[in-house]
Amino acid sequence: MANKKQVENKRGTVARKVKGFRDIDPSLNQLKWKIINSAGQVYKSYGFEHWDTPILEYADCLGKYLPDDDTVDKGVYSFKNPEVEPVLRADGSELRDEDAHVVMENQHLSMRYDLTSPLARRYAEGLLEKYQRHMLNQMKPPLFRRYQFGPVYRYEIKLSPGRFREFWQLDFDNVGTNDVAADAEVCMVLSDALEAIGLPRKSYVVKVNNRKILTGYLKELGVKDDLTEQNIIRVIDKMDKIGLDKVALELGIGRTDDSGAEVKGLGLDEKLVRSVADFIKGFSIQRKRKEVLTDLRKLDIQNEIAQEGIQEMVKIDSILSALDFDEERVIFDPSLVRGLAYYTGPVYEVESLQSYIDSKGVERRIGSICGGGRYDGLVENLLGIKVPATGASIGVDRLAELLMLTNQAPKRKDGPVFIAYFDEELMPHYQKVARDLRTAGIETEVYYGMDKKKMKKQMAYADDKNCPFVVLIGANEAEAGIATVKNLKLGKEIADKFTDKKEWMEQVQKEVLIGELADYLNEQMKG
RNA sequence: CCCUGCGUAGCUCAGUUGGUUAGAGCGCCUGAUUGUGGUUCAGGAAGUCACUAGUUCGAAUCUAGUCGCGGGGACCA
Repeated sequence: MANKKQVENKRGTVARKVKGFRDIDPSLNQLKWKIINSAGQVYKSYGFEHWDTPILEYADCLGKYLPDDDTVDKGVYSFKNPEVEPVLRADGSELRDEDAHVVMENQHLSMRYDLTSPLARRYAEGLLEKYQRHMLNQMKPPLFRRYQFGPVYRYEIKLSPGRFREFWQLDFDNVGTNDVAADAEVCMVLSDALEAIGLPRKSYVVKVNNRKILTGYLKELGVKDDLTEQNIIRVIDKMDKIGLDKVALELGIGRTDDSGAEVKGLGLDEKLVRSVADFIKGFSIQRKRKEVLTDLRKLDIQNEIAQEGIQEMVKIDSILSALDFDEERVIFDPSLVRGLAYYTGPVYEVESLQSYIDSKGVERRIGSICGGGRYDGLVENLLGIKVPATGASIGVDRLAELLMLTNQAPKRKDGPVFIAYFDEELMPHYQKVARDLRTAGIETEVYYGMDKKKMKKQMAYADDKNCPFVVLIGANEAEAGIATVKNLKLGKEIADKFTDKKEWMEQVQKEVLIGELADYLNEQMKG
């Protein structure tokens, strides 16, 4: 038996990326930042301000319960803080043992799994900095509107394409408002942001619903406990994926999936299942918002919560309609529920209506690219008070993928102007030329590779980097105070028209006076 | 975690019912090119056939296990 030590000795270090994480190259970065900048600009125009929060938070502040031992719990990356810190009580004071010593502990830290829970922490902490704790019960919590983007982390057990363990979200939220007008605004912001990013009208649709309607309806049907309600919502959330029939089976007796897997059902009684299925079915065809509202009223749900939900939808519609946000952009879909437990009112989701052909020739859809909703219980376990909040999030990586798959990504950006190296003595001259070009606003690079002697290598490097121009200055040019400028871009375009190399080179090269180089390049790059 | 398929050069893949020395295209490297990317031409490097064990005279090919990857499902704050 090979002992542990022998195996241990064979261990080596290999450059490798952590599974589910990825390196982002310049072209993907270009696309990603275009999304962030365009949407951020829209968020800002509505008055949301840019905040950042740390990637690490105390596990309890994120609202997740402490993991057992040091293992990753429920999809969150958590570990013990190497630093020992005082344990606190709910009122913020230090916990002490019988000897009046402060209890110290290595507390659990988590990597943020979304941007909403750090928002709750920031909001709560902001209030505690400003107000005394006992004031919080008496005051109306202040309004706070922020946008934020950055990476979030989830320990996905099964990785599928487009699903990563590190991915970027782009959120905007209102904390401290119960006004449904803010929810209507969320829909408008989402729509405006997506169009600013470049999605054409009708290529996406913002879907809106109100959790209150379904939960009220379920209460009327006799669903009493929250857990059952939560389960029903979870199953209905699969609607898009598996369809009405299978949803009905999962609500009832369960089903066997095509893959052979057994999916156990909730075991609800048949009558209840039928009522729920009918409810969803009644709204499965997309129509005018006003028609949906009429249908909802026809159901004649007596439950107060449901009534309230419908009233809120009426208000949302009236605002959207007044601003000409019609069904091309925002629709009502009472079967939309969103899986997350914490939503309490209006929920939104943006569905991309575009499809693409995958490598196997199968037509596929990206589906949901944004999500959000109203969550009134968010800071409750941090402050002990309810603060109503509403907001939404764009999945940056999902959207970037959508743009690439549907060929809407911007063309690859040109690289810098490239100054080729000929002669060691001319290095100061190259630097001077490069500096002058940069001053004139031209991105410029001097070659420092280790195979400087080989012009071919230099050209290949410039070509690989998508450089538009190469500036060639040898001893002859330097003496004459000129530079040979080679147009790589043009060279590529007309390459197939020439078989003779000399002729082709004459077309793409030009001698320019050093003093006129910057102007010449700027002129050329304009077109 | 459950079901299922796959693993042959850097990449995409051929490889006959198990049979001697494992192939192609692309890419890469060198040269024609005397200071210059495309095209063309000539040449070159590169694989323990994922790993381990078994069946067999003989295994890339068959069997089992392990690892890795893909597809479907369950879970998902």
